[in-house]
Amino acid sequence: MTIKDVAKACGVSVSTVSRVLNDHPDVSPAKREKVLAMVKQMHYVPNSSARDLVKGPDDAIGLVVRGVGNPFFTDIIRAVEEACDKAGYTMVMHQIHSGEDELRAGAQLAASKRLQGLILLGGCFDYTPEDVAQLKVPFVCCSYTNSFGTLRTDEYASVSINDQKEAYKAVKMLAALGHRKIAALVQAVDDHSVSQLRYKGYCQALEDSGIPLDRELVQETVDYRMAAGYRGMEQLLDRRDDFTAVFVISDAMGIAAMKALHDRGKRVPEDCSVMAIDGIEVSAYTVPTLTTLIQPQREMGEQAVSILVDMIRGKAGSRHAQMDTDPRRGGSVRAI
Amino acid sequence: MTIKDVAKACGVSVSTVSRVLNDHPDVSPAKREKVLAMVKQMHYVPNSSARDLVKGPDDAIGLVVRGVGNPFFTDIIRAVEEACDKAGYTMVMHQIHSGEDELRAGAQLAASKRLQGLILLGGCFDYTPEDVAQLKVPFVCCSYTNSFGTLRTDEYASVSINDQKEAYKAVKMLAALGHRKIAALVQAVDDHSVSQLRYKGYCQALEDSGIPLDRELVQETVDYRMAAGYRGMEQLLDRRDDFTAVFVISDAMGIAAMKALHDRGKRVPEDCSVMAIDGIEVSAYTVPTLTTLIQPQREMGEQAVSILVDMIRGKAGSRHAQMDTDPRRGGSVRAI
DNA sequence: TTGAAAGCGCTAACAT
DNA sequence: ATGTTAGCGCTTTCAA
Repeated sequence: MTIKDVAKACGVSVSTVSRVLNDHPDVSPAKREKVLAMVKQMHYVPNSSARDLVKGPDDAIGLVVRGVGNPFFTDIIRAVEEACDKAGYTMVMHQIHSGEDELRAGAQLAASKRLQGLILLGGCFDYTPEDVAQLKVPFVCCSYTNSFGTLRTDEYASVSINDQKEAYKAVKMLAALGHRKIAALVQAVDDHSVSQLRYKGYCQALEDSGIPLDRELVQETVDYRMAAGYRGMEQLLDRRDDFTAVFVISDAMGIAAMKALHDRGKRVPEDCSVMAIDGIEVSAYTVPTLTTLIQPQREMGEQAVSILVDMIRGKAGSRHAQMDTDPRRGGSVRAI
Repeated sequence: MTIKDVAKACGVSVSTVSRVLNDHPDVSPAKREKVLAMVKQMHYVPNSSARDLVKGPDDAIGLVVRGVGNPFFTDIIRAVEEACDKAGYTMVMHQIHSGEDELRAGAQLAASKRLQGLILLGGCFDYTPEDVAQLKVPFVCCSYTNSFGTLRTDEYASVSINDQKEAYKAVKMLAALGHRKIAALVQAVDDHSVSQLRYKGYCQALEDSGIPLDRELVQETVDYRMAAGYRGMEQLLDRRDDFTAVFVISDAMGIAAMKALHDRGKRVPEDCSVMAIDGIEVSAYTVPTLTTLIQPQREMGEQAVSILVDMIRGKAGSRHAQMDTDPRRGGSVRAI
């Protein structure tokens, strides 16, 4: 069914129907009523392809997410959607998988749907100018920065925490509580991603605390899932059990680490403290509550939209919003 | 940039470019090469609106989800996407909010994007034939059935567990372990949704076990989130503390309930057993592990796609796949 | 093998 | 206030 059918059924022209549908003035109340009634009765819904085609560049922002299931993204996605709505934009979400190149995916999406801008969630940290050249629209990296790439800061925008600094804070906190044997559960020490940055913060905190780095206390995991965190903790315990605290690079893995410790007969925090970063909802409901540095997830989503919209409207150039974490004093860490 | 620009740059006609782009035969290798090269060089991406417009009904399936953040949906969404891919369809995901009418949203989506079919995740249980009439495409209810509506079974398709029966099993299990004072944490006893069904199973299990229903042991929550589960458990404990077990209608609320019990000085399972239904990833990592009935989430997603594709291709009519749960013997339940 | 041209359903500029 | 009509970018006949 098309707009023509509706027009015919109402005995008016297509433009009249179109006007009614688009809330244009200059339609007599009588016809407006009639059209509206007929639209409802016929269950007519405009073809969005045709509409988009003619409207040209419209008010859509793309959100490219690596893994919608990631609990850390949940609130960010919600916030982005709400902020887009409020700013008068439509959010188009596109999910990609671990292996996919988010820039290519974003470029495709942006070009194919004539998006005004892009928000990237869970992307890489090592873009080059050539990589971003394919993107013809403004974009914002959400929850990460280009720490390992060669982009000038004015060549992209971002919203994130300072991963290295926050990890440093977390580990320093453990050291301040008297811990000297502090293990680390990371995804990889050289993945050019959040894990590497947080690992660097860990190393530096140790150094500044006069604690020599003990590579055997650093455990890498196969991926970022809970199962991997659990397995990683087991491997760590197989190797050593003289550490009094473990710094975990994410809440999800932190929860799994607590479980592994428990299953191995170690009490948290009596035998081993667990300190994480992220602050997802469920880690507030574990026993004990996970001690962590909470990223302001909602605010990050809002900021990302705000920055992007400013860029789209030409109101401002790219910005980098650096957020602070909010420490959650859970029960998984104790003084020694 | 349009197909015209590419054609001009290559010195060929738009139809030639179109042919190359769509893998049509009848293009000389030389021109094909040239076009392909130019497309890459210019970063040309076809406008999907225009393409969809002319291609008409294409191979897209819509997934309408109430709350992508719901951890119970994570694996289902992943499975649906993968199954769609494998079957040669594109999945278009659309998120709706608590208040929204998923049928209207689905109808809009289907009509506007000319979808071939629809999968509804987290919908209502009380559709009428008029409600579904607006849907002009086949659809599958995933993780729920039309238990409170007036649809004939052949008027819709579904993939779900038997909520009432499974709840019955869960509560019976508690009774078999010697529990007589079994509380229930539900969302609402009359919400025409999963909560009501599971509550019914709870009631019936009590009855069959010769345990009188004690309305004061039934606690409703404001929503399905963890915070609500925590608060609900607190309210229950404020009122009574003579129950030895609690049946919780979802894993998420079960986790929160365990936390609330712990914070009130009750040990799980020594002082109170906690039994849930759903089986989300994180509840395997709580301490103690949540005892629950696991829904086969991945399989449910796959089944939904399989049923829908059969309907789309006219291979089969609507079906109802009833799945079984897989009990997880966690540590949150003990014999009395 | 190639190009010209007719739409797909819609909006908006232009007439009336 | 209403209708006519020219595209939006693409695919696909239909001719050549």
